Parts: sequence; structure tokens; C-alpha cells
Amino acid sequence: MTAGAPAKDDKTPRTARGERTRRALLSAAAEEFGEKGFHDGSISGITRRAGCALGSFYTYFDSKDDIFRALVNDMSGQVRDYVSPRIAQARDGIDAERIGLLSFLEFARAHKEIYRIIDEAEFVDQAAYRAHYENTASRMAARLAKAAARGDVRADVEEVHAWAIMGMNVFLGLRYGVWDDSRPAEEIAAIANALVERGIGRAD
Amino acid sequence: MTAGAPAKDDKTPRTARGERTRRALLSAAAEEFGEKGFHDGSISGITRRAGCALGSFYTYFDSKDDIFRALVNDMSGQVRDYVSPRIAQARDGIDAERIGLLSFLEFARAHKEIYRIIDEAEFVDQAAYRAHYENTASRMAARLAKAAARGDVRADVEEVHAWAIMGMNVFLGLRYGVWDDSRPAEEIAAIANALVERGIGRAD
DNA sequence: ATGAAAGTTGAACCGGCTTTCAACTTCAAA
DNA sequence: TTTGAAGTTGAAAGCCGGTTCAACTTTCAT
Repeated sequence: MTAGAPAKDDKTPRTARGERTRRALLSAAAEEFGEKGFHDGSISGITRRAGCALGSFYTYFDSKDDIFRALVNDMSGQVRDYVSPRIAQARDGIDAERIGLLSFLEFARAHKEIYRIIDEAEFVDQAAYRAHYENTASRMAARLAKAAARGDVRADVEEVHAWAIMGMNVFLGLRYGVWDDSRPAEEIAAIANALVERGIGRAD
Repeated sequence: MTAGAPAKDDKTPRTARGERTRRALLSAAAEEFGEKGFHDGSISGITRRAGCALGSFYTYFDSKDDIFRALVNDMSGQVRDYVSPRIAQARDGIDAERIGLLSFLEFARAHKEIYRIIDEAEFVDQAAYRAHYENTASRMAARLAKAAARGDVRADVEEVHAWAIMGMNVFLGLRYGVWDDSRPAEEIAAIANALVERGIGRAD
């Protein structure tokens, strides 16, 4: 046995053309579900946007649920890949969280469909939904623990703080990223970061 | 013209029996949608739980969307009516926010379906979804402004702080209310409130 | 007591959407 | 050039749940 995939009836493309079609379907699905939501979005809408026939859909995905799952994974990864390298540039633990929120705001402004997709996962694929937030929270908790070890933040930071700050970020992203992007992202990030800094920053 | 309702073909019950049936349908809908979500939940599932015939549904509601809208309104009001009087007992502006989170956690633990219903409104009735959060945020912003006037919190508190704290509360409610209620609600509220107190409390 | 308004019933209608399928095209290795 | 595996096509099958409706029962004001 070679790779991890058991491949009963494998839907993985074997060809450059196939790969292209699969990508086209995935990004068409992001548009379709982003605009209409899972239940109003249709597979024929997806294939129309992707410029292929209805039947081709089933060459790459088992079902409507299946492509949705794939999409949630994809977007969850996209956020992480956008935010992580930026955070790595931070000068300290508090600054890392400012940059985390700032880049998340930027990402949300550029991909307004993200909320409709991640949030709808709560109904279509709860496991993927929980996984997304639990992963995000535990990455943040790990950063905070490191920052605490370096003395950048209080020693008593824990999981609860990570969930609190993540929740803050998610709602600020919705309100000031997706619903209304008229205020500078830097300004929002600065205000929230001041709250965080006093809230968990080291006591002087 | 007498009351506000125009009443073209009014679905309001005129009878005690009718009122009972309507309530039964509404709470059956909370169960059904809470368990299965809007799109997997069915009207026949609702009437089965409510113990009435399929056709009776349409005596009180125009459509599946209609009852969902009514339900979101109902639950949004229930949260407010549970939390508001408790907040009124607070000794100061910071304590008010602690109690707000604490009572929200209690409410979420007792009504675990609330997230699935409010969150799905994002797709079924976006206006109701936005209204729920905008109302909640502006109530909080008003409380904070009052607290600032009394010197309980910093003078520069604004809308952004309200959205940040609301987001915190929502995610803590999901994580420590709905998904896992093993830690005491008081403990979670205390940790978050310490963050808020240092974050926006008056500078000494 | 009585009749009209309110409420109840569930079988059947209806439309839309997912999913299937068998014929057809493309592509690249031999 | 040949061959067959990979990919494409879109019509139509099949399913499922929302919605309708006309007959029936209950309620309540007079």
C-alpha cells in the first residue's frame, strides 16, 4: 500500500484538466454558498458558475454535503495560511494578537463569504465547525502560553482567555469586516488590542 | 383603524384553544430546529411533536420561514428578558457585565438550542439575525456609556468595545455553556470579567 | 339551544433539486 | 495510430417535503 487514501471509488483528479475542473467547482461553490447559503444554493448553480455540466460535479464530489465539507476545510486553511505568517512577524505576545485580529479583518474584507460558509457548517457538518474553532482557539492558547513564559502576558492566562479573544475577533470581523468596512482595520485592531493588553498584559 | 395589525388574512388565534396550539407549535419548532437545524427540520416533524395535524400548522403560520422568523424573535426576547433584570441588580458598571455574561451562560445551559436557532437565522432571515446582534450590542453600548458617565469605566469606551465584549460572551457561551458545562459558570464569568475590568475599567 | 366563526384533519398535489446514467470527447502512453 | 482510461455531458429518474383544500369538529356569543 502506498499513500494514505484507501480509494474505494476515488474522486481525486488524475489529470491537470481534472484538477482544474475540481478547483473551478470549489471556488464556484464558495460563491454560490456565500451568496445563497447551503440550502438555497444548488448544485446546478455551482456547475453553471464553474462552466461545466451538472454531471461533472459527481466526478469529483459525492454529494452536496461532500463539497461543502471540502469547502469548509479549504477556507479554514486559507484563513490560517493568511494569518499565521503575519503573526510570526510580531515583536511580542501582545502585538501578535493585534496582528492576528488585523490580518483577520483584512481577510474577512477580501472574502466576505467566509462567515456564511463557516457558520453554516454548524448545520451541515458540525464536526468541521467545531474543529475550525477548536483549532483556532488552541493555536491562540499555545501562543498565549508561550507569551506568558516570556513574561509578555500574565502567568494565569488559559483556555478561557483564548476563547474570549477569539470571540472578540470573530464578532469584530463580522461587524467591521463584513457588514461595514468603512473604518480603518488598523483602528479597530488598535482599540481591541488596548483592551487585550490591559486585560492580560503583564502587571507592571 | 384600531390596532397596528393590518390583518389581511390574519393568523392570530382568536381562542384559548388556538393560542394553546400556536404555543405548542412554536415550542415544538424550537425542539425540531434545535435538533436538526432549519433545513433538515420538517413541518411534519413540528406538528408531530406538537401533537396536531399537518394542516393545522397553516392556520397559524404562512410558511416554514414564517415560523422560523417568529421563533428567532421569541428566543431573542427570551434572552433579553432573562438577562436584563439580573443586570439591573449590579453594583456598578463592571459588575453589570459580569452578571450579563453569567446569566447568559446560565440561559445557554438551560436552552442549548439557542445557538442553532439564532445562528441559522443568518441564512433564513438575515434581517432578524442582524437585528438580534445589533440590538444586543447597542444595549451593551448604552450600559457602557452610562458606566463611563459615572466613572465606572474609561471615558473612551465606544461601539467597538461593545462588539468585542459581546463576541467574547457569545463564544464563551458556546464553549462553556452549550458544548461543555462542566466548569462553574461563575468561574468563567469571573475570569472574563477580570479581563474586561482591567481592559476598560477606570485607570486608577 | 343554536349557528356562525374558529379550529382541525390528513390525503394528495406539486415543484424543485439531487443524483444517476449511458453516450460521447479528450488525452497521452505505447 | 491505436487504445482505453479519464473526463464531460445533460436529459430524466426519483425523491422529498412544503403547501393546499374541502370535509369535519369544537367553541362561544347571543
